[in-house]
Amino acid sequence: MSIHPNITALTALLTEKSRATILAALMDGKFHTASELAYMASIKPQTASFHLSKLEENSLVICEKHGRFRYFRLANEEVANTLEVFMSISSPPEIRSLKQSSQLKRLENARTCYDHLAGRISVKLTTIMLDNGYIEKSNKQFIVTVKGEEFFNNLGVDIVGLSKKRRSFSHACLDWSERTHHLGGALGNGLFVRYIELGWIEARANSREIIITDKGKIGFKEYFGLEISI
Amino acid sequence: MSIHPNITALTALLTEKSRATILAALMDGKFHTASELAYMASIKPQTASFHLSKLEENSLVICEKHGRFRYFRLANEEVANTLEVFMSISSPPEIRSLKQSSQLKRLENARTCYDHLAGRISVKLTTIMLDNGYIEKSNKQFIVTVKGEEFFNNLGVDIVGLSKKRRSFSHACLDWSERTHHLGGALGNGLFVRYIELGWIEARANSREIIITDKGKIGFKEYFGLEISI
DNA sequence: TCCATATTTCGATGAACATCGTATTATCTA
DNA sequence: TAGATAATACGATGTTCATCGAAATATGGA
Repeated sequence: MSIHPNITALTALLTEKSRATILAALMDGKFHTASELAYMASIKPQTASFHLSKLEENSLVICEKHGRFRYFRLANEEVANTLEVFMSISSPPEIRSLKQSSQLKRLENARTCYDHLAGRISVKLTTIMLDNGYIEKSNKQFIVTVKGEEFFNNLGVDIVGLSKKRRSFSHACLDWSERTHHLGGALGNGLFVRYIELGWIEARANSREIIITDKGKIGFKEYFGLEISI
Repeated sequence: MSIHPNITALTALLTEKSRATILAALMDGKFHTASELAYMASIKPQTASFHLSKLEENSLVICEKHGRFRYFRLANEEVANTLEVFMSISSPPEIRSLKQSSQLKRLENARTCYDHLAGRISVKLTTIMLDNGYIEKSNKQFIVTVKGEEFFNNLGVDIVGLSKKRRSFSHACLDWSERTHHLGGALGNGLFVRYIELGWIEARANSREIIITDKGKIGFKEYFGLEISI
């Protein structure tokens, strides 16, 4: 058993500082233009273009052309998950400032993972949904039970609509700060979008950090029975 | 959240083909001489020496000197676990030959992870031990219950002796083919050694593959209630 | 003491590759 | 149609780094 060529190809791409910065920027799951990414990585547009074409060749990102602009995004959830692994493999903390430390704590608590919720709260919510019998774990997927259908509809999440999407409906996504699974896939995204609609959570502009609003504290308590202390 | 410098340092080390080969060779948890590793990686001793000193600097391997020889080993279980991640991140299968395919299956079924058992059988055994109340999961550790103490003693594993070792007693080790935890640490190793003593499993010379003997099939059935089909 | 073996040190070489300047293509706007 | 902006293409440059030859160091055995 050796390290798979595909993986070394991936790590080679990741090891380069500029590319790592670009990929980290794309971890929000949104589209970004080439220039924007060049600016973020502090390199000239040509260089960014060079890197982006490499990333595209290796199916790490996809590109959509709109007029003069090229919008880049992570290719899929699988890529985001893999990057999440690399970003969070446990390593000596090496916290410099208090600010950094508290930001890390907030990220561990609640953050986005591609297009759904991750971190402690996401793992807790997933556990609650399992315990209450709304979902069941089957291999690497979660299955929505009859009881669950009622719960999600009550919450305002359109299960039927979501299940029609081509992407995996509700796969178990490994959470790297918590080292267990949380809910990903279309259902994970559906819930995430709904939490925002309900004003339970708020996303920060240039960060993967998620803030739980006062409204959210009440909502999560009412619907999930989850007490949020901080 | 960006990719941690420590991680890029690690991936940089891993990306290089010769070093990856050396590390893969060391995944058996045993000591190997510098020349031996040079030969395995098809490079001259000087080059291997160069790589090994880099790996040592980065605390991935440790070195013990005996006479003219320098014996290298992975620094610790943590390193082995991290490597295990890289080796098994799911990637397009790309199986070339039947031989390769069946070897992969055997590895998924039973292999060593550093110095304990991993793969499907290890996960199954861990689940059984949990279900029977021999161990309990607490965070990233497994705790041996009173019932468990009796079970392990009955099996011939010296719990008291093992718990005196300085290494972590029984941590939950992420299994990358199964995507769940199995039992690692001193207890994981203790069981592994005991299975070999009992003749239940056999390790192959230059592979991480583990073979379950006929004696083992009977033993695992008797003590764990585990049916091994193949 | 002398030679063989294991390993490291040093220096040279060559290949891989990120970066950017210049130029080109594509698209939008006035 | 002309100028501005977004992005890519190409070529030159410089740096990093794996590799190996040559030589040095350390140890074991005869």
